Amino acid sequence: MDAIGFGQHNHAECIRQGLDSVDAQCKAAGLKFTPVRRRVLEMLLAEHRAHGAYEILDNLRTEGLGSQPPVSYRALEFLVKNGFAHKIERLNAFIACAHLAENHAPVFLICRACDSVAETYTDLTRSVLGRAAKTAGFQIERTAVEIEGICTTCQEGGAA
Amino acid sequence: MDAIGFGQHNHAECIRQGLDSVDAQCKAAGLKFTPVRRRVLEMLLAEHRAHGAYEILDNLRTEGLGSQPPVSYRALEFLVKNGFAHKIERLNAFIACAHLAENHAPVFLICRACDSVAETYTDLTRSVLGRAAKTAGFQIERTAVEIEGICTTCQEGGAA
DNA sequence: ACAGATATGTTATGATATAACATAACATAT
DNA sequence: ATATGTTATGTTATATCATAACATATCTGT
Repeated sequence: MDAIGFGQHNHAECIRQGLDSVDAQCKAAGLKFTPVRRRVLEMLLAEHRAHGAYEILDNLRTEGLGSQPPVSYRALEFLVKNGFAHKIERLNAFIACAHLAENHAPVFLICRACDSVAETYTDLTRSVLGRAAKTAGFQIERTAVEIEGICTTCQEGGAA
Repeated sequence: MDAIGFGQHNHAECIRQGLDSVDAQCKAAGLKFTPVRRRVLEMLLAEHRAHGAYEILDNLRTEGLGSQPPVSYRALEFLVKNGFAHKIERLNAFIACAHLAENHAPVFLICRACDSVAETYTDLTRSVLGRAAKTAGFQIERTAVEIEGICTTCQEGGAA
């Protein structure tokens, strides 16, 4: 019933795998995957859409895991910094990384009708972007590529 | 002394041309290029960096052109909607369009050291992005491509 | 047990953005 | 010229997003 990249999948499995993968990566890198951080990632994994920091915070609050904005922002910062989540600048909101373990320049497809967000990626060095930057002598550190429009499902549904 | 795409140029000329071009485009399209809108675009054209809505507002206020947030947000919305300016999502700030008159999918190179922003563009239908979206059946309406890093000048200056 | 580093709790505030409603200016049809 | 609809502006209030600063706790290695 849920959308991943606007397609079907076994979602419980998807959450479990995500958490396991991050667990392992943290262990390997000596990072602390604390309860709050884990729970925030779990919330993000639960749906393929972007979650606002205050929405996350509301959930944490009801669970007794934190009550003030810095709690969610810190957890999100940890997840983003280590590549386990991304910030969607267009929405001021966050989403679990859909390509854990791969080093990538993420590309987001944001559906303005159903709010789902699909993540794909590009190889910067090959792309138009990489070439544009190289031409300008620009040293790339981070990229945000966000495409807004209507997903297949919503086109069919006539939500355009 | 100023940077356009991190290069040199005659800046007064650049502002004048920008205003003239938008003047003409508005006339042609039956849009009202009112004093506030004109002044806001002029501010954006004055430097090749992103300007916050409240920074714009502060200037408008000293000039008696407006005093409340909606004033600057509305002018900026007009400019963005009609392609005369762009919003840099990463910075929650606005910049004059550097490719007026051309229909384009803008790409921004944001220098985190000197805050200058260069605008280049890509042909969506040919790019990796366009192909990725097409594969997913996604109908593109808007794109935000923002690359953050260090510009040539700052690399030379050792600000990396 | 201690010292240093990292994580969490909390208060307060800063920064960005918009809803909602009132008024004014402009276009144009009669 | 005046009525009408439309677009733009003025203004208040508030929503939303984000972080500085400082106190406390926990974890790690010695």
